[in-house]
Amino acid sequence: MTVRTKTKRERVAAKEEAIVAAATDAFLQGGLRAARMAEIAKAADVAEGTLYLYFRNKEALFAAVVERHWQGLTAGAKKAVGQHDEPMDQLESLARFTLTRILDDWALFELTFAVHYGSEGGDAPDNRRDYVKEFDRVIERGIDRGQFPATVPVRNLRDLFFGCLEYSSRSKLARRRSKPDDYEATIRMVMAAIAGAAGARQPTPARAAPDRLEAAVDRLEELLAQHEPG
Amino acid sequence: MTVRTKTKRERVAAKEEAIVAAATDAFLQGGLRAARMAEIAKAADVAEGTLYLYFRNKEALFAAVVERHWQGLTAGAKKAVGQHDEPMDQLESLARFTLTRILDDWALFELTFAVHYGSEGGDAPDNRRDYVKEFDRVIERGIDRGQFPATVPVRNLRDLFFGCLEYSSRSKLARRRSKPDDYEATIRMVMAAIAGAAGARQPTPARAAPDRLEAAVDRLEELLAQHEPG
DNA sequence: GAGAGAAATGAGCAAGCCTCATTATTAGTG
DNA sequence: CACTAATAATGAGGCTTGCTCATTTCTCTC
Repeated sequence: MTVRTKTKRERVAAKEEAIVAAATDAFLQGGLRAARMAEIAKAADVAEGTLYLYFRNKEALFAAVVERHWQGLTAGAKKAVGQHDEPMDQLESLARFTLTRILDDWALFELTFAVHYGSEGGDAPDNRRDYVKEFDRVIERGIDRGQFPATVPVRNLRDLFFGCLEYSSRSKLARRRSKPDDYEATIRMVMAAIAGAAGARQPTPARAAPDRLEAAVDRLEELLAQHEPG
Repeated sequence: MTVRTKTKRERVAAKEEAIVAAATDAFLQGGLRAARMAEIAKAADVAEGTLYLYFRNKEALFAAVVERHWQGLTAGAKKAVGQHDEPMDQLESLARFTLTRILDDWALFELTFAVHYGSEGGDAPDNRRDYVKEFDRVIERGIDRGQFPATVPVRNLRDLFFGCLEYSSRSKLARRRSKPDDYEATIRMVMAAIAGAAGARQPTPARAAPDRLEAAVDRLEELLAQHEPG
């Protein structure tokens, strides 16, 4: 008997890994449509038929690529949030992470949507579900601490947060001349928007006077904005 | 000579119209991938080869369908904005129109992205450009009137506005149980977020807060003056 | 090493986009 | 109306490509 370096299960997992890796490269160049199963098989060093032992069809393979990508993103988001204690700080960290990562891996991010659009109306697993859950956790913690009033549903704030970040990314990529400091301007705006929408209060214990004044002005401006048109 | 009901040009335009209409139906059921050129040709009552006299390939036909859709949306947005005078009212009207139309025509809206993702990196005409221009106009008018401070770039506010609305639509469709009043809650939140973001001033909080306070008091006095009899 | 079962292979099938040689229609002219 | 040139339309066939399945290769147990 030869020396068994790997169990059968490990070998299968390694092969699957190789296929997904090869597919990722292929899909990154030209998307779902242009990628060729034959080339993926060649790059993964397997026969074309073997692909179909691991994934039902091209779309299933595509979905696996996207899912893997989001698993990595979710891990990064967890880490980014974990670096801070204050909910607003956590949110800002999450915003910065989301924006930079989307911009870095835009090609892969774009593919996320193609899963929806390409699939024949079957089950559409939302890869982002786990990712956005990080946001929910932060908000709920903020509500528990009394920093966010629970007047606005969390899911609406979530839509605001990620919607703005994703759309901003798309815009930034459209005009290629985005400068580094643009990032921070977007982050600040998102935070201000969230604060405006949620009616966020700064943490009460031992905060500097200017911060409290700023929070009060936030509130005042929001009220003004609501009453002004009439 | 027979009675000429239509000029040659008109006939060609009519045929193109028929093709685009048939293609719209086809693409709405299953998207770019599942639609068959043969079926589109049959529905438009032309031969399959004729399609290629009007559009270079399947994707070009697809792009034409999407573009047509956005032309209609832009016209609607213009109208929605035109019904009001106050910038904030115009914005709210635009928000309501955008949200409801996206939700109504989600299938077509979704296709917008497929143009990007499907194309082989060629020119990607952003169909939404004219649409979002309506937003820019409103904001710029608000700045001229002194209702919005010009501290935040218009394009950032635009990203916030449409990003939130589009993402909200996606979310609402994901959970099918969206009630009518959910719409209004989302609209309110978007408006609050815009107000929060547009009013936000940047860099050092210690110096910014008094400035903002002063501006807020200015506006308060203005409002008080307006409510004074006479 | 023998055999059974699992895994992998790749030639070939079927589907579908697109081309192009052929046919039909229109417009212009005497 | 007859004739011609130009334009428009056709649809059978070519070619690419996702996917299947009969066959081969590998792996493990006794």
